[in-house]
Amino acid sequence: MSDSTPKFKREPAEHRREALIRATLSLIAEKGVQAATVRAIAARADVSQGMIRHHFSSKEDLITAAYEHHMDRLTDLTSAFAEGDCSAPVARLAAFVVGSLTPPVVDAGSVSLWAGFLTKVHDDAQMRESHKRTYYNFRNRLEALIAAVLNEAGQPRSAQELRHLAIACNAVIDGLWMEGGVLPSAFAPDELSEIGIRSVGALLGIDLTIAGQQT
Amino acid sequence: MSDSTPKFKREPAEHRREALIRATLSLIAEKGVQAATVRAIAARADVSQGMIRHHFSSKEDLITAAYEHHMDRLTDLTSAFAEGDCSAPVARLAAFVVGSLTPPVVDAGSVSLWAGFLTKVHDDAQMRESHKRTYYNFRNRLEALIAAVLNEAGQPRSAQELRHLAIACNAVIDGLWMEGGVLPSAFAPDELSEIGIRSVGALLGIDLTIAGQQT
DNA sequence: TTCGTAATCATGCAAGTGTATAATTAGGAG
DNA sequence: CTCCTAATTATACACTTGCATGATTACGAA
Repeated sequence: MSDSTPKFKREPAEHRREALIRATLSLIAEKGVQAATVRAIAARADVSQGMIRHHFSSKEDLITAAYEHHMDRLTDLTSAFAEGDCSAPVARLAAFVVGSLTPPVVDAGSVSLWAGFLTKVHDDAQMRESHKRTYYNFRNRLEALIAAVLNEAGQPRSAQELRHLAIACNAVIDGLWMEGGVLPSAFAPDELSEIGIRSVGALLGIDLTIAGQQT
Repeated sequence: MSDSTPKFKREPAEHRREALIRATLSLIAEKGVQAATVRAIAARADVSQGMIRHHFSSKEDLITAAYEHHMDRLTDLTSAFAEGDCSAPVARLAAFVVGSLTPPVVDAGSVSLWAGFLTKVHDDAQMRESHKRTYYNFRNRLEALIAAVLNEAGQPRSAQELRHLAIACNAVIDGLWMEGGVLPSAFAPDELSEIGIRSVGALLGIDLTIAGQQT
């Protein structure tokens, strides 16, 4: 009586890791970090709970991996906006800003997810390192776009001034992104991206509104 | 043998509530949200764990109360800066910004605490209401300061433009505050407040650097 | 086909969680 | 001084947590 239906299937390690990460992210986005227990994650990934410890050194490790995956996806998503628009630097920067401030990047689940991770950054060194990496990754892309815009406008700045501008623009975008995700009802559609375009323009002393409207 | 030393002391309810809230906040600030267990809170407040359920309807209730207390303290703290400086509107706005971007407002524990609550805003209606209240409270104060500055400069704006400026300035401040709390090592001392002053100034089209330096 | 092994599962455990309950006791009212 | 009551404590309970262990089982190699 050789049973015909296998009780489970062997999958490549990478598939399993991805499935577990996806399950973790969807769980956190829906019900918050505290709902991401080993049992819940395993259940959602349709796998036994032992798989977590088998593919990750600990549950914390899985959480960290999920965080990196999420943040990388967000920055990739916004960068895609800027790169699809291959024209003028001004248009690319504008697209970057608009991309950061419209769905699917602006999303209640995303913000809640991000906030949940943020609490761990405080006491977990590995998580702090991860946050630092993704933060600089985003900010450096932004700084490159800013530098291109200012150079084109014939207004090059010193390294320190560029750094400050990048920090400031990043802060506006972050702040708008966050509030838009947490209190979507507090803002009209496109209001956030409009404010974002105007604000970044004001910070740089360059008008981005024309470039931003075509999105 | 009537024992001379009482085994506990009866305190007014309000004292106990405050003590529990203080214990909760210090605990979260030090070790993160997950460390704020009933037992840990009670131990830090030097009472038995039953006190939590006796003075609050649940642990969640205590956490919510602690959140409101914390956020109100933050806005009060920054407002105090602006009001201590009774001179020109520009100086008051500058003081407000600087106050928001220096310790003790900028603090790892504060941000971690705030982030922990943000996750609950997603699915808890009571918490969402609380967040909305504190957000508008802060933003409206900021908007009033902005309006005063622009009026004095002879550049009054429409209500909608004021609203947009307030949202934008609030976003920069929030973004800088957050990153400063999470990654204090990423910024030089006073760098955040300097960027804040310059950024808000750029957004309004008014120079605040002179007014900001005196803090 | 057979077999070895690594992937997967089922189960159990010790520690920690929030909450409920009943026994104490401080401190004011009579 | 004597009760009475509400504040406070001590203890226990039901449940969840992450992790460990050993038994299964799929599936490629020989």
